[in-house]
Amino acid sequence: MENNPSYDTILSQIGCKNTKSRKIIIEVLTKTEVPLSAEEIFLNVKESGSSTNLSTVYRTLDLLESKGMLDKYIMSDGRARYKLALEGHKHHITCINCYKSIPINTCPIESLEKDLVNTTDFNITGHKLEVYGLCPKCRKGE
Amino acid sequence: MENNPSYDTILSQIGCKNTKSRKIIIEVLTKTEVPLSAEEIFLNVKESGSSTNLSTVYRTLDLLESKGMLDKYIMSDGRARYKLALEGHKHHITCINCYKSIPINTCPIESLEKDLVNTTDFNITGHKLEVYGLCPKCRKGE
DNA sequence: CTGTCTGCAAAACGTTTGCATGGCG
DNA sequence: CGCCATGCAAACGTTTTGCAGACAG
Repeated sequence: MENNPSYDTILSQIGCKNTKSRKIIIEVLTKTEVPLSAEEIFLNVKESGSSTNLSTVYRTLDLLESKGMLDKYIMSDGRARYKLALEGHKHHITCINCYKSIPINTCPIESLEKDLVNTTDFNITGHKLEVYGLCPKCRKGE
Repeated sequence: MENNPSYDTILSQIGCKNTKSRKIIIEVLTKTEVPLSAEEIFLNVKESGSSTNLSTVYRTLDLLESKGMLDKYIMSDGRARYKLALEGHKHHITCINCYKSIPINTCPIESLEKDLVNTTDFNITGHKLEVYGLCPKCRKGE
């Protein structure tokens, strides 16, 4: 793994120590379009020649999520998958077969929320939108 | 529990045996507006004076879900909650404190899906939209 | 009577935690 | 040097499974 200075910057910005594990985990996350499970991240780190521990992966993911750097998605199988939270990419369309996910730029809920405040009297704190489907590659494979 | 004939009908319609456990579980589900976890369903059944087994609850829920009678929501804590799938109620706004959830009648995604087919080349199979907030009661309580 | 369903107990699963050690700043 | 982060192993809570017996049709 290259010693990408931006990872250091990110980590110090959020007030955390710059450890080897954290840098590799962030690197793995930057290199994928697919939201990865904790175990997949763990395996990717191993394949890249480094070593880490699954607990460390979980702890790092919790850390990054708490800092808002990471989006955590709980998939229909109950497992969590993680993807770096890049600016403005709030929603995704995700392949139900290979988990490849690409961002949706428009958010159709914002306008809906205003209606909901009036009709339901809920104090809306957030929303989750996920669209599922088969990506071109997986559609051909079956 | 009353011997509501509609439960029998439902069960025979989907080609399953009409057992006591299944009827009570369905009854519990019909009597709640809040999506329940498996354990909560199990406890509700017990409170209603009947006995059942947590495995049976899970198996019944799987059955009902596979027949499309039940919607399964995986909450942010990773636990699943279940709610009867009544006609047309596809999306909900859910209280993050008490889990009370009420249906949203409009589905803003349908129009979005057409765009997505063109822009992403995914074969869209479904979507999930959940809006979270604090219900009036829980908002006052804090 | 036959095949499905249930209860029980144990396993499996992803995830979390306690504790002693290691290493960043 | 002090404290934060790590590795390990064991615990955790939810869900699943195998099996023998019970029950609906």
